[in-house]
Amino acid sequence: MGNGEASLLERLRERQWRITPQRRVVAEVLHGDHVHLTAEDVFAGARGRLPEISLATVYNTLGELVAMGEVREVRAAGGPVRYDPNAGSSHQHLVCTSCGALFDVDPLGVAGLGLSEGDSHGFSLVDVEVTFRGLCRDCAGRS
Amino acid sequence: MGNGEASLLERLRERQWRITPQRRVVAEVLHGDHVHLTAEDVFAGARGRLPEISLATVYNTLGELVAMGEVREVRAAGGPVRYDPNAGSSHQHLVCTSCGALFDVDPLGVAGLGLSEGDSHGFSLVDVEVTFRGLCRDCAGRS
DNA sequence: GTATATGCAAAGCATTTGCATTAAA
DNA sequence: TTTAATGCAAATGCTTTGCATATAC
Repeated sequence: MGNGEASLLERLRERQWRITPQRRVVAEVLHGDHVHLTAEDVFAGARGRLPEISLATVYNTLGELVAMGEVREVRAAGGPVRYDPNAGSSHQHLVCTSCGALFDVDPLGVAGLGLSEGDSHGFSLVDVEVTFRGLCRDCAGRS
Repeated sequence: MGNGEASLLERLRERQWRITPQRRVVAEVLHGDHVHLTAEDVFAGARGRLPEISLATVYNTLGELVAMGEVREVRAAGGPVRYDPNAGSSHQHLVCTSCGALFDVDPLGVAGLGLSEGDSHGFSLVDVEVTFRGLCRDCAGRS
């Protein structure tokens, strides 16, 4: 995993972000690879370290982390949003359309948009979706 | 567009789906390419043709169409789910992270996962996300 | 000292559901 | 005739917000 790179918390300090106990524990809970936690998960983890933290603060903090690009939202299936702290690395996901199970898959097997044996995690694939994100002409102009 | 292919409504008849006036108008509203309507949009369009249709029925119908694979859900940004009736063709989307504007982009420009000039619609791209969908081992077993 | 984050509780919105009624096949 | 879809309205679940209080810098 990302040893040798700055942790999320370190990156937040570099950004001169005001570090409160609440923000620190949220960043700590989000640490690691292959992390796809719901807000409720983060709340539970954060509470273990700081019992007085509120769910609203967790939501606020997650929203800010997403806005500053340190954390990514993953919206799969019908469930709640998952938060993925790997802002720099792979963003290829493997989602079960039935139970919502979610895996990272690292190297994009571009051969026919298939997946390598090792990355398929036993899934029977149904389709692939590619989403390009950015700012449209109007929004880029407005910034 | 899909001239020469069966319309959504025709495909539903082939599936021997019980065709009610409500289901028919929902299918009619969803007809076409580059269609990404919210449930509320579909409701508005359906009401124009059948004023007594209810929002609950629109949601139920959309959910069934998704479950049978005739319509795809597109969950971009924070807004409501969009429904895309092009179950067979391109599933590459271009989403504005600021205003939620959504375009189809047809051929996947795999060169460095960039987009061709013609497909970029003036966006300044930030990233690309690839999602593989299917059934995990457990769910595939259970079916 | 001051600007900003927090907690609480209430509001918001999209979506789902229970159940009696209605209608397709 | 029978099985399944509809409409209504209430409930649900996730997420956001207003505002007074507390706190990092």
